[in-house]
Amino acid sequence: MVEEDKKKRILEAALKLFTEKGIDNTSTALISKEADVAAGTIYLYFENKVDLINKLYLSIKEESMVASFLYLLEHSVGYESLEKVWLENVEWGVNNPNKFRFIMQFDLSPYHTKDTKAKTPDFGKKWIKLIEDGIKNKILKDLPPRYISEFFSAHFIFTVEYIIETKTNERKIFFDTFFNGIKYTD
Amino acid sequence: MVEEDKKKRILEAALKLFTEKGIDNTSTALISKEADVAAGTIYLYFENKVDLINKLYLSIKEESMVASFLYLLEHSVGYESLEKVWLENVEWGVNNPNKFRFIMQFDLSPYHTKDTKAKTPDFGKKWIKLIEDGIKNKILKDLPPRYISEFFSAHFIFTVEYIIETKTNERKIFFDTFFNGIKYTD
Amino acid sequence: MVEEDKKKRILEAALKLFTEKGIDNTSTALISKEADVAAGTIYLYFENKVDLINKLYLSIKEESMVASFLYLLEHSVGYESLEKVWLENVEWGVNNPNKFRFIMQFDLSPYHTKDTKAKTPDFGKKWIKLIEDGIKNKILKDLPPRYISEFFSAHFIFTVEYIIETKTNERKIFFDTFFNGIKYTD
Amino acid sequence: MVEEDKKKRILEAALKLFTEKGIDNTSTALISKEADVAAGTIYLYFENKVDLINKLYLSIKEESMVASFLYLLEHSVGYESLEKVWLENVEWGVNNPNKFRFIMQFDLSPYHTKDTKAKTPDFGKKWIKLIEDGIKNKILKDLPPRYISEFFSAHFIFTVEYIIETKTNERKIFFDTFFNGIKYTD
DNA sequence: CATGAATGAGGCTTCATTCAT
DNA sequence: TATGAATGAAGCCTCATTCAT
Repeated sequence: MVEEDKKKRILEAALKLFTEKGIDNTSTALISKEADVAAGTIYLYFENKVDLINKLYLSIKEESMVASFLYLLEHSVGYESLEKVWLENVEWGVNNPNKFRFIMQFDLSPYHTKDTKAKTPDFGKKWIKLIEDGIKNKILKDLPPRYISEFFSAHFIFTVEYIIETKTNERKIFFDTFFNGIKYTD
Repeated sequence: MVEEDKKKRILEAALKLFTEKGIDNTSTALISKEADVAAGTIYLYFENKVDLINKLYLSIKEESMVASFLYLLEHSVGYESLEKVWLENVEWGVNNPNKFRFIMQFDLSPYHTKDTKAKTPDFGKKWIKLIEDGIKNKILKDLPPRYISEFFSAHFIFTVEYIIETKTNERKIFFDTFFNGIKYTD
Repeated sequence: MVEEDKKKRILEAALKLFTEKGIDNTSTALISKEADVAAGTIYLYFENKVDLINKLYLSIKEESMVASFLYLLEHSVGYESLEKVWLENVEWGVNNPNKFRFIMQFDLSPYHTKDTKAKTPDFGKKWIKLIEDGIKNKILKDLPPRYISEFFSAHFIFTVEYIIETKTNERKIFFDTFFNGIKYTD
Repeated sequence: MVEEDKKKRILEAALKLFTEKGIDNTSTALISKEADVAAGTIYLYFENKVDLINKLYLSIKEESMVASFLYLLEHSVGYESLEKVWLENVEWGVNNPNKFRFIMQFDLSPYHTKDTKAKTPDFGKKWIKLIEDGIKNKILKDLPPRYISEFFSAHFIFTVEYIIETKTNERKIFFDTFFNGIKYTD
């Protein structure tokens, strides 16, 4: 209880500082201060700074993906199912701006190596398969499935950032700007 | 071995390393080695590392923006004009992947300060105005202009990255996935 | 190897090297070697090199001034009181040649800023007042008080240096060469 | 003519900057700028920075000493002759504050090595001899001749500094504070 | 003689990591 | 487990000096 508490505090401190100042501008000393823990304590729970960064990333990544995607994987791609997943993810991002932004920062950083990617739950292939089915079933336009998949991510990310900054309550109209671009038309 | 040659080599070395390893993981010593120049030579052309980063950014930013945007500012928003600008920018990004990626990295980094922003040509307000006109003229859907502006950027960035990685020759169909999402419909 | 031990060793090493080689010709690396401490350890106890220099100065300055001057400030200027203060200060200087010489070096250096001066106990005005009284009371010759004050310092400093180098045991006759120059005469 | 001009300008620039900023805070680059000369030009006239410092010192030292002391060496020590030498030296110092202060700075610095001392015109022994004669002839008090010699210097230096700062026109009364301290008395 | 771009050793400082307590 | 003083490699930068022109 006490022990796990410290690990948690370290991760929270790191998350806060990483989003505020950037990963490379955050020293382990600062993290330990923010977590109210001794400098050496970090190394009881993490092998080194990179390990801390990675573990933080993986834990957040998992939290952000699992719930909503599991749903999708059990259904087929359609307006309703896609929208549901998109909405849930957006809601999570808007409610967890630090986590969301850290993920973004990490994904674009040199810390995002093959090693990290390998450890991330990979719904990729299943996801691509669903999109392919959507195309066959004339739900989605005949575009490269990978393009649709990445467009989904890009649009989702930018929308979350937009909502965080503008504090707007709109949601569905934003989803439509995405879906109208990829939906099947004669 | 001619004068400006060294400055150019330093900028090129920095660009290469920044995109490969990240700005903060690239030491000035490494840059000087890659540029085949002495450590101190960097400081003949730049005040310090941050100045080098900024000058690199500003030179690339200018190169990337001016040409195509100037065109847009002299026209109104429509399928053709938007597509033209989008295509030109995408082409530039695809042909200059390191420059493109460095700009992305920089824009999200702590190096992107008010100071740097002030020095970048800012078409923001004009751009928003054009979008507003597009909405009034029933070219574009009635969405927040800022949303459309940022969607344009996000879609553009992701598409460039997608094309670089997949080496596809497709272009217009990707633009359409964006335009279909924001075009006016009854 | 005990805590404050290292700080003390750093200060002692710095004092030794500063007087031997000059402040600017003494690198922090050399100080750490002389103190048998790692390079980074200096920064555990001091913010930077200037802070180390200042703290060294202030600690020595305090040690050198307070005791004897406090006595003077509680008495009036006369042969006996002046001599007592002069003798005590000379004795301190002769017994602490490195400290003495460091103070001299510092006082003439660019490190002696308003900031440092502000932190030094300043008996200046009181001291001038005492001299003015001495003149009124026909103890001292009618010379500018500031001249007397600075003559006192200059003579004192040179005498200490002289005694250190010649190892003479004389004291009072040296004080007299000063006092005879400024004492009241009809 | 042109060439010697540059050497002179370098020495003048160095003198100015050394007194303003201290020897160690003055880079050769700055000297060359102040002298309006290329960086490399300094090395046509001086072997290195230390050589420049030494040559500057020796030239000023000579200028300051020779004239007046030659007079003294041809006379015997007495109130008039001492006063004359003292006054002339003081006048030189007051009129050449930069030169005067540079000499002071140098004398206390690590640049003042045995080597430099050896190259300075040395009137020391003659000077001591004169003082010894003065003592024998009951002009001066029976103090160590070296003490008198150094007291003369110390008092002279401090007086020049005092006059420069206070801009006073007084002179003789200051000399008397020195002479009264060392003159013969029953 | 004169130039000034170029060099690279060396100075100050930070910070991830270790280890005795 | 937990601490935090200590370490020292490595980063950024300055500057005395050189050398091709």
